[in-house]
Amino acid sequence: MPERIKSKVDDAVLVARRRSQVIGASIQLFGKRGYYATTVREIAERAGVSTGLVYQYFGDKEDILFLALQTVLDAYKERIPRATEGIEGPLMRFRAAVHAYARVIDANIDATVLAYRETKSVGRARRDIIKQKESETNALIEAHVRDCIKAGLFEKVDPELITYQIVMIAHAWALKAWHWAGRLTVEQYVDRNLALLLHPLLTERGRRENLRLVSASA
Amino acid sequence: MPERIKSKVDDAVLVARRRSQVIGASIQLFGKRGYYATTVREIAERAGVSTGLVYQYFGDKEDILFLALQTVLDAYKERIPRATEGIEGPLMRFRAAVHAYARVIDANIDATVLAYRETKSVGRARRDIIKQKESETNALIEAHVRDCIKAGLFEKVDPELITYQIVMIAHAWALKAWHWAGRLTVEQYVDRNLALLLHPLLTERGRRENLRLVSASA
Amino acid sequence: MPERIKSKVDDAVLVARRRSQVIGASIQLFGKRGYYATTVREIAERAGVSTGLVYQYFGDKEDILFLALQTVLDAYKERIPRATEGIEGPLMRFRAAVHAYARVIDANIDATVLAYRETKSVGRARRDIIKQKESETNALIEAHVRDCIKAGLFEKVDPELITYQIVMIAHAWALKAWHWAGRLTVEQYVDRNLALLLHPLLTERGRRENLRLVSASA
Amino acid sequence: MPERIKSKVDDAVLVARRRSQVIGASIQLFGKRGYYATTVREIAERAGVSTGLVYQYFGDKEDILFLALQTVLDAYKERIPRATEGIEGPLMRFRAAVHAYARVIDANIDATVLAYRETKSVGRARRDIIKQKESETNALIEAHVRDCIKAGLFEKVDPELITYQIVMIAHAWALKAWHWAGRLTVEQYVDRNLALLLHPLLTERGRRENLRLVSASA
DNA sequence: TATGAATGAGTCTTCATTCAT
DNA sequence: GATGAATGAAGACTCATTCAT
Repeated sequence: MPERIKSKVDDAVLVARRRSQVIGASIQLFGKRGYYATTVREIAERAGVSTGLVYQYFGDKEDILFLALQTVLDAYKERIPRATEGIEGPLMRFRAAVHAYARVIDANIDATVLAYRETKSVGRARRDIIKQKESETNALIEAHVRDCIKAGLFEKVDPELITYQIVMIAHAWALKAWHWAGRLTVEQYVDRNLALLLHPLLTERGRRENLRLVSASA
Repeated sequence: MPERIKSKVDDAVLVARRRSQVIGASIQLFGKRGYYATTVREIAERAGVSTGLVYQYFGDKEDILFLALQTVLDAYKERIPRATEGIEGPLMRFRAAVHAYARVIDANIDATVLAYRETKSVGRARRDIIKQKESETNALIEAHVRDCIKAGLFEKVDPELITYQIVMIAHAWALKAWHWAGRLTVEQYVDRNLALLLHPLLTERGRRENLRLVSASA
Repeated sequence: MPERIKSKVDDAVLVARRRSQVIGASIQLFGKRGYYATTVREIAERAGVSTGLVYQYFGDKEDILFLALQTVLDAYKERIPRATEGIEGPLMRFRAAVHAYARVIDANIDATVLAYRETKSVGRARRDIIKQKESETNALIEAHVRDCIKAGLFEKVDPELITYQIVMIAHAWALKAWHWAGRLTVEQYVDRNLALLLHPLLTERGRRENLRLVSASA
Repeated sequence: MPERIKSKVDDAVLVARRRSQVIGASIQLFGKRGYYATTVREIAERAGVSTGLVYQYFGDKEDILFLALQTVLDAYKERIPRATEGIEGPLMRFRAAVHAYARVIDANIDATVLAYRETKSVGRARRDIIKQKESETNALIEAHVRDCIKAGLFEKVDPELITYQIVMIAHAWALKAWHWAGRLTVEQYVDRNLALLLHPLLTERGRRENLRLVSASA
């Protein structure tokens, strides 16, 4: 139950606009410098508002972080389903979801790093909400894994463990981007890792299907 | 070239003792609360010394973090080789190294999380030193991957990518330990992941060898 | 080029008011206790503002000292010309300038002592700016000396040396005021010193002119 | 009555040696950086002793300053009489005393500046002792002025005022040395100022005597 | 509603002083 | 007597938060 952040302003449209303004600025700054090294003044400046205004829409600095983290995770939850819409076949949908996930992360490296670094900076209760949101994103991937198993394309492995590996692979891209920078694109990175990952997972039917997809896309 | 931290005390033995005292306390606190949320006073208190003493052995607070991060990474670099000493066969040594790595991480979850969260909190030059140290640890694993390839046990895959996956799997244990807590032990976690990971890597000879090792240890 | 002190507030009027408030307090305290023995908290208290406010208008404590010293010297530079306005005759103007100078110093003994004691407490570059300002004040006196020489009232002596003696005499009043306290007023002190000083300087015409002025004022 | 500084060591010879060691270092450092900007550690280092030792011979940091100031003033009191020993004639002795005074100051510019800047840094009671010592030094000069008056070489002027001017002239050399640096030597500076100063003071007999002395030394 | 000046609690850091060896 | 490591009180400075306009 995403606990409500108190605002001193009533107009819901205005609240939404102002908050997204401030959160947008904060994601950039928190991601780049970290939560503590970023001042509310800086956030306000980048958002193009006054310091005082921030406190009309957020209770305190932690509220900003909390909503920023939620915003980041919500973006994942929203974009992955969109990427698989209208795609035929469970394996193809699985591949599309993973690629979408990695692409979202690549487009929001600051935000992803932020989620990693600063989740601990919010209080216990809120941290649990964040973790909950994270699990929901994972569930989006996990559903595709389960579908592939049901369709007899994947062996009967633990879907959670597989999902977990995928998530880690994607996050690793953000966390250690400096490591691969210039050597690999996201798509290449995902493809190679997917190849390794799928190898033991695919059933005979899955293997044929996968081959068809990969060669078709090549 | 690990840049030297200035100490106002000369006695090398004392410096080593005091620093490790303070660093020990700081790893716990930085790991649990983060760098900024931890005060020097708290570090001193937990280390059982006065605030002033800290500044006899460290130039400033960032020095503590820098040395703490180095200490964490040095621990990895030292314990992995020790775990593979006297072990026969490249595949066995590879498995031992991975398990050792995961075990060290499991024993120092705070420290690992610290390395993830706070590397950005040190200045650019020092951050590079830290990253360098990290690469050196990775190289320890990578060497075993190469040995397995040379021995014809692994297919001719990119050793760096494999190493990278192993590192991420191990780190994931620390970063998302709360996810698995109570459901899996480290050893189980590593074994399962290793099984998935090795599947596409092993040559026919490697597969037989691996089977022998796994059934022997069971 | 009087290097600008950064303020976090833009409103120029407010900046001027707040700064003069703080500088006024600082001149008193720095003059009485010295720069290091005065805390920023004390300055804020005496200025009737919060500690934090001080840092909205000054970069650091040294900035306060620097502006305080400049304020003191600017006061001299401004009041001496005002004291000689509308006065006839170079000798009369010279005497008026010296008296004005001494009176300003007498009215700001704390500030003068401050300038003596604490000029060394600001960094090299700023110290040079202060010295420059000091020279400008001296130049105001020196101009009158030159005028008297040109008018044939003073012998052709080194104007700089004479100015220097006057400055020293005036400063001596501030530095060693305790020595004369109760025995001499500033005016008496200046008159006596001027009598001694002028004796060898005056030409025959100057001597007659001086006599006329002194007896007129008596 | 020069209040005694407590020492934890009894051996008088040792106390004298250690104290002069520390005071020597402190005069240099206090003179260059000021009292507050100099740490006890630095003094000890320059004196070639340990920090702890300082507190065996001085009660606290202010004691060091107090003794340092006394040492400076004692040096004046001791060297001026020595410079006039065996010199014939009151005017010659007067001139010798003034030159000696200026030379001592020139040789100890740091110390003189120290006396000016930091006298306020000692407590009230001790400040009075310092001022007393200063007056005693002045008295040495004043005696020569009185002798010259008695001998009919000086007009019957206020000896205190004259002495005061001399003292200021000499101190000005130290305080504003940067102003004259490279343009005048001490001796030139004193001679010129003395010429101006003596002009109104000398009686007819004094004038002849002075001429004789100046031309003889030329 | 929006502003941004003002506040003051809390942090890092220094350094005089002590004291066990 | 001498040392220098250890202490902790105190100061400069920052920044989240408030509030009058």
